[in-house]
Amino acid sequence: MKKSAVPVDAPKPPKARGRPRSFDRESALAAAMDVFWKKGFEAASISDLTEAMGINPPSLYAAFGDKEQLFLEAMERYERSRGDSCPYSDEATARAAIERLLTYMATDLTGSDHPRGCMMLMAVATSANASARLKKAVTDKRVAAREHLRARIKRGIEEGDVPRGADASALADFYSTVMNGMAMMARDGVSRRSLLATVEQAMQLFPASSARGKRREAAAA
Amino acid sequence: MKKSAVPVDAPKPPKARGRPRSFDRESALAAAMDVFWKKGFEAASISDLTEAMGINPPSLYAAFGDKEQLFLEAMERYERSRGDSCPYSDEATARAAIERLLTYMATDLTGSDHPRGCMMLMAVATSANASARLKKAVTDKRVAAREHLRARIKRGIEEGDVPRGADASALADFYSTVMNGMAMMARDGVSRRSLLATVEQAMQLFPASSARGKRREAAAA
DNA sequence: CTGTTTATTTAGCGATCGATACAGAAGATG
DNA sequence: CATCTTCTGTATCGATCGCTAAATAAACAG
Repeated sequence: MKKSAVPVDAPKPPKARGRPRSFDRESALAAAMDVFWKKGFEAASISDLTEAMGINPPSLYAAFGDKEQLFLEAMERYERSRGDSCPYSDEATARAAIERLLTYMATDLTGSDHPRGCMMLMAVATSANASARLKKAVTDKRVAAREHLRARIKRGIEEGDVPRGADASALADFYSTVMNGMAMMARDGVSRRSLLATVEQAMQLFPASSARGKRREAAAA
Repeated sequence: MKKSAVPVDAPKPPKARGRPRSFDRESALAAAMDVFWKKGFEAASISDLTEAMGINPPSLYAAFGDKEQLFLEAMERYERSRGDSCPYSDEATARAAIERLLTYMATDLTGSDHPRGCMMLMAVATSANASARLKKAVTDKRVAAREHLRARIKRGIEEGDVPRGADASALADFYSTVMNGMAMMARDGVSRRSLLATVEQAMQLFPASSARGKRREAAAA
């Protein structure tokens, strides 16, 4: 049931008809992502975007559809790059995974090679007048992140590195809250060191796996 | 060096010349606050505001100056109402004060008689294109709130209800982070119960005042 | 070469933004 | 009453918003 009798299905046959694009789509998307990251969705104007991307409006619309689709692509790229940079589910225990995730966020949120804070969090506040589709996409991403956290903790309970009595949902909510709060603090200009101190405090709350005496060994530090 | 020889300086001589204002300034400001609360600064248009306030643009500009000054007044009103509703510094101990503050926020952020989330937090994200003056005003308010928290904890250390070894700044940062995060969670639609559960978890981290054995009595709950 | 296809530039569309000019209305003052 | 002062409604202003029509440019196929 192939489309043709002749085996012309090359693995990469981009025949490239018409005038080729004069800009790199990926780097243009990266530039757009930075603008959305810094300003949010609505406050980022087409002029802001085209200037940062180095192209003119018609090229933007031809390559990305419209502002909303461009934002959705930028959001996907943002999430993917964050997830790739921090494969926290690879950690052996739920506690290690969460600590790694929080530590990564504390450093990334205060990184100097990109805007401060979290792009998704900016998007929540700056999509009040956006379409329902976009708002739903943003909310879904955030809910999925919380659910992913919860699933990792639940896995820890099943695998035995988290006490059986632990409340995976409540813990996921708590650490999600801390991560959201850290993103706001970073936006306010709070230092990386302060964020890391907050991570350390938050991790003291993670239920100890072994005997009761082990809990909070860092209390005297 | 009084301005006149005759003692006409009455305590309240609002002689009210000209046509009186046909709307109540306070309730109009309250309506504007709700719009800013829901949409943020930039996404709230003058039409949004005038419609909610029940007035026309010239009345808005005559009574409040411009959009930015109106927002600043709305922000003052917001902070004042929140502070009046929760005089957390009245509590005897720093721990009780913080627990009261967090509990109040968990309920208020999910209140049904106003928009979800925190107006100040919306403002941070939606003032990217606003004037430097407005951005500074918002940041100053948020920094002041953290400093107020820190001062209360420090007072607790001095008064003996918080252990001498406690780090007031780190604790203030942590609970500020939790509050910011709760505001985002509320915006996402998380339930009041979940927020209160987060508060309960966060309070377990507060340093115990008395002997070492007292810490985390709620661990078995 | 002549066509076809796609991307680019220029220029500007209708809508909305924040903010105002203007004239009339509603009060106090005389 | 007339006059002054301030507010209100109408009807915009110039600027910017997201977006696009039209002409031109750069690649292909024949």
